[in-house]
Amino acid sequence: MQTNQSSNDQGDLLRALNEPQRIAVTHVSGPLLVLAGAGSGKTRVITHRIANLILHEDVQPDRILAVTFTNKAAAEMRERVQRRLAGHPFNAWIGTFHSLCLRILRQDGTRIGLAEGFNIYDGDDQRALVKRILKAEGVDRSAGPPRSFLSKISRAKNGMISPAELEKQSYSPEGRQAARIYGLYEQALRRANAVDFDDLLVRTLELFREHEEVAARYASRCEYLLVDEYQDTNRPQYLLVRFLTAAHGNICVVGDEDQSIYRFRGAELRNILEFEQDHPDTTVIRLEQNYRSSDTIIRAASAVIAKNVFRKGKTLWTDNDRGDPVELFCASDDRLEAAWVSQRIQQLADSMPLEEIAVLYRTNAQSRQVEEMLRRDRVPYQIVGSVQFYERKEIKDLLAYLKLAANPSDDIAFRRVVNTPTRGIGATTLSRIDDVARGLGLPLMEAAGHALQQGLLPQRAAGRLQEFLDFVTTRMHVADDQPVADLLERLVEDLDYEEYLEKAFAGQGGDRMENVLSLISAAAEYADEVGGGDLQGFLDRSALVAGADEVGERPGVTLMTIHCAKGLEFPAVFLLGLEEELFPHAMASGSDEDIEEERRLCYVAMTRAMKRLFVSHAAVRRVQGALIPHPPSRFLSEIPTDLIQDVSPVRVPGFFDQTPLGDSGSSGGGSSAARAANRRSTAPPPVVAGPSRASDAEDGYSVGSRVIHPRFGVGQIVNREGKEKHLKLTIHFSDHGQKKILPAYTKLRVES
DNA sequence: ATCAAAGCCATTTTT
DNA sequence: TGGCTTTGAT
Repeated sequence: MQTNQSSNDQGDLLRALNEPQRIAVTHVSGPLLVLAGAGSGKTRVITHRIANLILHEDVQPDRILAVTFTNKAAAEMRERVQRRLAGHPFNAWIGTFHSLCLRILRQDGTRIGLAEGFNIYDGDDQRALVKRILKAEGVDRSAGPPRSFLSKISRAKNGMISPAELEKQSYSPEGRQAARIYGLYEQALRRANAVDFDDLLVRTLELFREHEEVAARYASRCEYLLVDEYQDTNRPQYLLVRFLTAAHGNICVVGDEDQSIYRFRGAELRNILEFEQDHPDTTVIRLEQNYRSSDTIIRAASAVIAKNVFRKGKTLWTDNDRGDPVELFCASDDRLEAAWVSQRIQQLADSMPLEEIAVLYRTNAQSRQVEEMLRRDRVPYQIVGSVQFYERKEIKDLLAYLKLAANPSDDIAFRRVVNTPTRGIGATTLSRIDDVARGLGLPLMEAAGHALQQGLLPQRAAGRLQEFLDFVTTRMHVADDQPVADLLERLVEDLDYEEYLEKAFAGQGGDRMENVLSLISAAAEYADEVGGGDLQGFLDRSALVAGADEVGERPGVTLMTIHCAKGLEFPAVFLLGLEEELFPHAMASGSDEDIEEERRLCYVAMTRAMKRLFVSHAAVRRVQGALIPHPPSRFLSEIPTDLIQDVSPVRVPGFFDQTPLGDSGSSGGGSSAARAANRRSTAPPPVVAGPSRASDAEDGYSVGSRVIHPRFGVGQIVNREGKEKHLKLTIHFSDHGQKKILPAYTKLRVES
């Protein structure tokens, strides 16, 4: 081993850190709470800490478990630690709570009655299941949408309340009904040999509770536990952590109570606020120096969050320059607000690439106006997080075939594909199969076989159904011997799926087909990555992967909700719709806790900005069709006025071109941008594109050039085959050897 | 089986 | 207002 590597010197590892960071990194045993303010170098601390344990404390890498909230964060962490270790073997467990639990359940789930090959139901599947139950139970739609039942179910599950207990606690007929649906839902999941996302956590807890030796085994494997984004953990996650660390107390949690924005999903701020009470000898470290934003932005954001009561309190500060004031635009309506954004972005585009600009908003509905304006002005943009890749119908359809092959008890998958593409198995046939299934307590797949044998179906339908069963059965037999990508390719071919897409989605069949190809590429890439890879593994990954991984990987301005922006940073940020009823949202203004979460959301949004922050509100906004006047958000008035420059056009009856309202620090010229935004017809020539990149050899992937892969890091292209969508590159990575990569799916950056 | 009309509902959603 | 889902008619 190379001992002269600088990374093996602890001094070097610590050099680039400030004092509190250093303490956090070198802390070894016992509970550690790191309160990491926005932009305070949190990830750096975590990765250095892991490296320090391995390099200087002789901890075996496989005794370290690091839990993050997203796959993306996990991948980034792994990569950064690996780089730090410079060749030192590294096989620590890094993943999300859900992936960790899935792994445990795949290993030991049979002990709590999970059959092998269980499937994972996503939100879509859950909804379909609840819908079936409601229908079967004859529950009227007035009882509420499936979603509301699901949220009750999820809340109960996360509180670890069984259907029976929920029933006991319910004093209203509606409550008892919900409890009954919950019970049936659980039953259906078990029959389908499926788990939902909540189950991954809760059933792992069940496993730990009922089988102490299993819990002990995993706990002993995890001598050092590190949890990122601790402020957003829920009750089951909290308990899992306890199970894993109770014996040794080597737990390090990192988080920021001011950035907790998932209370509505069960996150318990309490977990971080009361960590010290839970662990009496906790070392608490505050990371308060911000390296990301200008002084003005930090002051503005700090002033807002200071209004919250439920917090431990941190004082964020920065050495960075004062920077520009926060620019404020008060639009007369939402259209004008969007016009201003587009206009202002075009001005900014002279001095920065569009990729460095983000537009953030509270609700998805707000994106439309902005999109329209950007399209009109030909400003390239990308929307993050609206319809995620794995939620698209074509993707779900194909995966459902594979899921059904992997687990024939999966009735939701069965229903999804039995007549997709249409093969003449209609409602009548289905309900007959359903009758058999209920009568004999069988999964639909088996019930269908039974119905055929018993000759319960008319000839024509029977023929079609037999074909379908044979089709799926064939997949079951070949599933283990074929690479997943081939399996998918055959599937698409045998189904004439492309033809079906064309017919079903007139006009946009091509786009859909592209997604299908991406899925195949994903399967190929998966196989490459894990060296082979079975169907189950691929399905697992597909179930747990999120679409938010795509941020910033396409050209243009990025549009997204504030929730999606968490953890990201942009040189310039637009924060729209700072209006009462919208932000804070009317539906989140019931309690102080609600308002505080909205304020945290505002804080998260503001602290995404590095150099420039733009905020706006509209006096009148179209909400659900009607024009509604909105007063400015209370959050706006919480920003000190001396940090704000108001560039709004003033619209006093009888006057034009008044001096802007906000005086301090603003010059009268500030409103010119706003006025320009008003002159829609004479808008300046459209921005054509971001930084020109297309001028390189066609796609930029020439043999010999260096590229950056999101997972494998820097590599050199050694060969290329195919073209366009099917372009396949052979890339040599120093840490991972040679890989075949399909750029159509993987977002490669060409290193310049 | 397919399409059009009508009805319904509308925060946020790392997994 | 618009988008999605369900319903009803062919």
